[in-house]
Amino acid sequence: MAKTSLMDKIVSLAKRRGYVFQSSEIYGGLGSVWDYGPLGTELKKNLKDRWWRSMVYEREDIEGLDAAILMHPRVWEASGHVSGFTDPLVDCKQCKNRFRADDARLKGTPGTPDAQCPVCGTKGTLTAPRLFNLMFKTFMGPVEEDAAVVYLRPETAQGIYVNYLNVLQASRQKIPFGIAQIGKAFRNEITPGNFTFRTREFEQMEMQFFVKPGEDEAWFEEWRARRLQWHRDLGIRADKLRFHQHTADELAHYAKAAFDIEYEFPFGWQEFEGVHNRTDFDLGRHQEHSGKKLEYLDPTTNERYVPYIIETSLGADRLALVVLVDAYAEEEVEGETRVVMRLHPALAPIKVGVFPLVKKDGMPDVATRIAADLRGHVTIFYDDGGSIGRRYRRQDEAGTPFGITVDGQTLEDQTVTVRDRDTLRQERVAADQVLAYLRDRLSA
RNA sequence: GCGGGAAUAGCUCAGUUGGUAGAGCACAACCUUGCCAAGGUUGGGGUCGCGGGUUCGAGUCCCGUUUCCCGCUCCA
Repeated sequence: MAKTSLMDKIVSLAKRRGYVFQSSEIYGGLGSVWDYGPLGTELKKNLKDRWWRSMVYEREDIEGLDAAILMHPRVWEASGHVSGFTDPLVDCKQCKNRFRADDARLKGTPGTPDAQCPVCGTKGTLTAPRLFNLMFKTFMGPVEEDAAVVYLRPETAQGIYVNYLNVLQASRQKIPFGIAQIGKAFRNEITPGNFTFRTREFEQMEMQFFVKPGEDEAWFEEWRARRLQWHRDLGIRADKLRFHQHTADELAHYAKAAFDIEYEFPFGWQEFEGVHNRTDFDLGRHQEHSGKKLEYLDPTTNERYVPYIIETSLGADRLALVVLVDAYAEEEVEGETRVVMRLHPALAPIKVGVFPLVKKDGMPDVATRIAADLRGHVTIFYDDGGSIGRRYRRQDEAGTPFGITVDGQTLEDQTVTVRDRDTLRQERVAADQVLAYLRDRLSA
């Protein structure tokens, strides 16, 4: 299938089945902002829950945090976002390229006739530098003219850094320890696009791990291995996952080492999680700008130091997109094409479809009763419309891993057919054992 | 933001030199159907992205605008 049309198919399915809708669609849509529908909300929630469980519940050395989106403006001065996110950019009217006004290859003063484009070499075609602030601004206080400018956070990490001593003390943790957070961040991207991959409002799942300087490289290796394994455990195809270790000149200003976990989307290999060794850069900057000591006092050795930070930063929306793209499959079944979302059962928005084989002999009544018993324990969808094959297909497209069918035999021996989405195998299970059967498979 | 393409039903699309909007699928009801969709009958649904202009008349022509897609740049 053509690579371009695969993405179109996924976008179309996402809307049709209620995974993702465009924001404010009835008003023409809002650029690069997306809403999650009933199925998308469940999928994303399942991903976040799974991440949170692996970080906060299954480890004794990581604590949760939910910092506010609005922060003191000076946080963003300390972090470098006020200067670093306000890039003066220059366009060449001739070759249409754009680059930073401080580009080393640029000759002359942009906006004047003597300036020469570093790409096409034409003189006098460069625009004057223009500012692009990637942070969303708003005003705090009732009177706009007098109010202080505050920003919607462009990343969630700073909320963890400025709280790290609070968390450390309140939770009685010792270094090494981590703080996990899930939350929204906002960036006024110059060029958003590729469906929900690059958006202006997005959700991050971040864990910042505080370690003793000198132990940072070992922890970096540890987290990089853990994070890759985590994605593999989600069932994401191994050949679609790869690392990209940053070279020295690729490294961000705050990082000593970094690698990206990338997925091969229909639009190319793209990063969706980053693991960074941020050193003591962030805490050092906050110490400087706030005037408050952010050192750790080791209670056993009485050593003082500013900890190093190993960051794992995952885009929740990007992960949801990875999962959707990775799950999408078209296959031949008995001469017909079926579209099936091979979502990991733990991630599937609907766990089980419940169907009467036909609408007679009391089968709908039995199926309705089974559905009522399951509801509240697992997410279900009851469907009695159309042929049984058609109903299976509808659930295939929604990503539902199991189907329960009440048939003639049910009326005789109280067993139902359980149909497996991936293998298409069918088994008979006692009706009163269905919940236990499902729980067994959903936790696997 | 710059350049190129596009926007008609929930989805995918057709709509001739301007004459008052259609198909397939989907959806709802009923019938049929004993395990992998697309049998039957009936029905609901569109001020053709939005705003303005030309015209007796605009889905169609012109201007503006918004959004999406493909490149440039940035990142989770």
